[in-house]
Amino acid sequence: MRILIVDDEVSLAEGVRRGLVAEGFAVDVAHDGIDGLWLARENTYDAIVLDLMMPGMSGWKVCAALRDEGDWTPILMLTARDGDQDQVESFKGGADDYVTKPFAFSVLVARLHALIRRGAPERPAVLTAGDLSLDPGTRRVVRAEAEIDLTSREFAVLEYLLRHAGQVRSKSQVIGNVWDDDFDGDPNIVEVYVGHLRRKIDRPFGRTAIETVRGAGYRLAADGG
Amino acid sequence: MRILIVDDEVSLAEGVRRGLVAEGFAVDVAHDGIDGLWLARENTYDAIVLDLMMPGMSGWKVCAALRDEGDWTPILMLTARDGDQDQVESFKGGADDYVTKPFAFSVLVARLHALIRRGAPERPAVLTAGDLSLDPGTRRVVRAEAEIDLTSREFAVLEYLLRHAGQVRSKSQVIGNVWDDDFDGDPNIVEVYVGHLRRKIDRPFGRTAIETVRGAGYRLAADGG
DNA sequence: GGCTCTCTTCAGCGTGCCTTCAGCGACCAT
DNA sequence: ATGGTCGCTGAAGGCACGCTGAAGAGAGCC
Repeated sequence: MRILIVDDEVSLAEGVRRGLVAEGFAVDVAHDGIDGLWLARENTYDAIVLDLMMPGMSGWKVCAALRDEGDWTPILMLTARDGDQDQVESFKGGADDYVTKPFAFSVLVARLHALIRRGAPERPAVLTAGDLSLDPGTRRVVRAEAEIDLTSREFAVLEYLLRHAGQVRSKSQVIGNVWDDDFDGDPNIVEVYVGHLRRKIDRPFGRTAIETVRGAGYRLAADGG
Repeated sequence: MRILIVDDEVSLAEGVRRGLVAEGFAVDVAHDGIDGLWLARENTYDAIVLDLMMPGMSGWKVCAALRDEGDWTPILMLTARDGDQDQVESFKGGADDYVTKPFAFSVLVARLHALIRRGAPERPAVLTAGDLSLDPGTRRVVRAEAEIDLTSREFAVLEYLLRHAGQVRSKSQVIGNVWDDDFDGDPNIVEVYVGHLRRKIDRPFGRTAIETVRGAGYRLAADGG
């Protein structure tokens, strides 16, 4: 259960974070809209708690941007204002629920559980690149109609590269998004896993979907190699 | 778009009815829980607006009764009380949203639209996967024409996996959807129950409906293994 | 009280995944 | 050509993860 909190009130965000961690959620925090949007794009969350009023980029804009990009992660809006108009606007903008500050923590948790139970309206899209496809929901990888068996770490690396198909991703970017934040090992681990992936998804099919960009990182060909 | 309103405050119910009709909804009204439950059973609505405090049969009981019968029409709870505890209880009882009186009419409409857009979670009468079938109504599980005896917890776990057949569900997801929200025990409990289920629904039939996806969770094969 | 049944916890065990490491090869600049 | 850097690969140890049997706690029933 992974939650993203985006709120510019640092102390409030921190309080909520602690509470949710105690409830068993894995929680990321951002303190402005830009960071929040970036985190939401880079990672996959079960729900996003979004403050409406923030300097720079408002929660409303973050929500609209995500929906525009086809990201339908459940979003719970949070605001200090109690204006009814805000609520209406939030729902029109694609938010799934709404809580006004101040709120009881138990209410937030209950609503989050309801949102997550309900799940994202739209199934996470199947990621594809040419004849290579990966389905995060069923955790299946298929190339040329053959199902490929991957370990969870291999799957996570491939998923990350597929989400950024055509772009070069450095080893530290891969580690930052696939491994725990506190991973502090040899970046060579990425080379090892790229090797495993190539042996499973490329070599048997005579393809080269994962290209090495020396000195920069790896790129998964958008057409699947 | 068909809506059922259940509220014992006649004038308020009537006001809401007129407003929703003006918004293009088809609206039925009941003034107590008994009638409301009866209407909900007889007809199919896109959403139900339910007052929490009613003489005779409370909204909470109506909601629980419908959910018990497998009716998962989106329910919006309405109450004069502003107690946080009410909200928490409502969500646990299976309500999908909550509005406190007094409320702005535009807020009610916005939340109804959000609820309907989301739609009722699909709850088919009988869940099947290959020759394995589970009926939430009669609480019976059958495989290859043999009836299988499950405890209630085993039943709940199998039901959850069956509702997401083909998809991988993590242990925390299973716990979040099958155990009480305040369950705070060892996630190993899921392993134990999967073990029980395998012994009852798989092993005697030489099948493997429940697959382990190491590091991710479990997946019930859509074809029943 | 004694019995049964279910739920939950716990510890032991085996598998196989993760990670590290060293050696080798490829590529680049001098 | 040659040294240096970067990336690839196979091997191997440790250990995390999942499975299982056993047993205690609690509820319901006789």
